[in-house]
Amino acid sequence: MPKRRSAASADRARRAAARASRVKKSGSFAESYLSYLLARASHIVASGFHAKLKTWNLSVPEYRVVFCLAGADGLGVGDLAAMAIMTQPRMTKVLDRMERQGLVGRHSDDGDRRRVLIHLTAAGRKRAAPVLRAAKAHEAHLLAPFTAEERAVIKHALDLLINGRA
Amino acid sequence: MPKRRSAASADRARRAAARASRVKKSGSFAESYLSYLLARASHIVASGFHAKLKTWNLSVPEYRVVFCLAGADGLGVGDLAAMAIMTQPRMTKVLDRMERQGLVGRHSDDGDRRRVLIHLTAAGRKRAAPVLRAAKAHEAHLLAPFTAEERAVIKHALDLLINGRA
DNA sequence: CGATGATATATGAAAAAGAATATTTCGTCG
DNA sequence: CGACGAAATATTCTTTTTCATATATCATCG
Repeated sequence: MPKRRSAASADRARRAAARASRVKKSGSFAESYLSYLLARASHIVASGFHAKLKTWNLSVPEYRVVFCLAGADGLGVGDLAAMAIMTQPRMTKVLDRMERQGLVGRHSDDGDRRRVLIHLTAAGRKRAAPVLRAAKAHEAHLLAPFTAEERAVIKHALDLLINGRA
Repeated sequence: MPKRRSAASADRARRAAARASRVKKSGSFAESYLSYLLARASHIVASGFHAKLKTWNLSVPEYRVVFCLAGADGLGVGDLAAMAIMTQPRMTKVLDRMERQGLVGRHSDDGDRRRVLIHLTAAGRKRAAPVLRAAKAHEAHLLAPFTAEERAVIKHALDLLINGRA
């Protein structure tokens, strides 16, 4: 086996390739499944940004809350849970933690006193601002490699999956 | 307000619509983000099947393991974790539970004794068989409403997102 | 009005996941 | 050969999540 200057990094690459190959072997099987491809795509697209969230001391569920409230402040707990794709009890507890941090506030809905409306506090909006900017930048970064046509294909595909062909 | 026979179910529908509307209000915001759309699509596509998993007494991570091993038996723990989109320590614990249930076995890799190769036991394969058939059926069910062209669009979009435009 | 069933949120105990790190084996280089 | 850094898996401690259910309010109907 020839020794090269960068034997170590070459080896690292070889090992990564070996893992990719082992994973790939089943690729033809798993990758034919829509659920799997979507999970993989979702993970790839989100993981980069999720990694950056710790910079702002936000957990992923906390980010989701902030993200949802940024577009629709004053949602109820259940609505927020549905929008953030989590269960209601989990959302209640995420909100407990965020309330302790002073990021969100709870309001009783006057029209229906069972409902609890959630809003970002001033501190919450302040913490959210840079994160939301980063999210926008991440979005741009993700789409950068694609042509307008490709972007349209992607959006159309997701629209089909989410809203059906209606 | 007119009273009808199905006032109750009409009301239920009205409430669901109200929630959808509250959620929708922010739609124009959140739904412009690729990460969000992918997460939503992934959830929609997977949740139906995930709900059925309890029929077979399998958790979602257990299903993922079974699914991956079905296509590539004898993967290492790390490879399996990467393929199943979870961290290695989590995979180790999922495998602990599955080993206790007799679904999988651990083998030392003779070539590299750090690695632990995972394979389905006979019992595991038996438990897996109907689940994998159901997964296949679910896949067909998901794709049924779409034309061949639409399916191609979806696959192409996901391929772009996962493998880039290489 | 008052009972009854439904809906919205919260709670509590048990299970699972996360983060950091330990342990074992490898590969390389002196 | 032997030390040293890297890689694969396991473990430990803490936090989060899940599952089932409790509580409070609402809507309907007798």
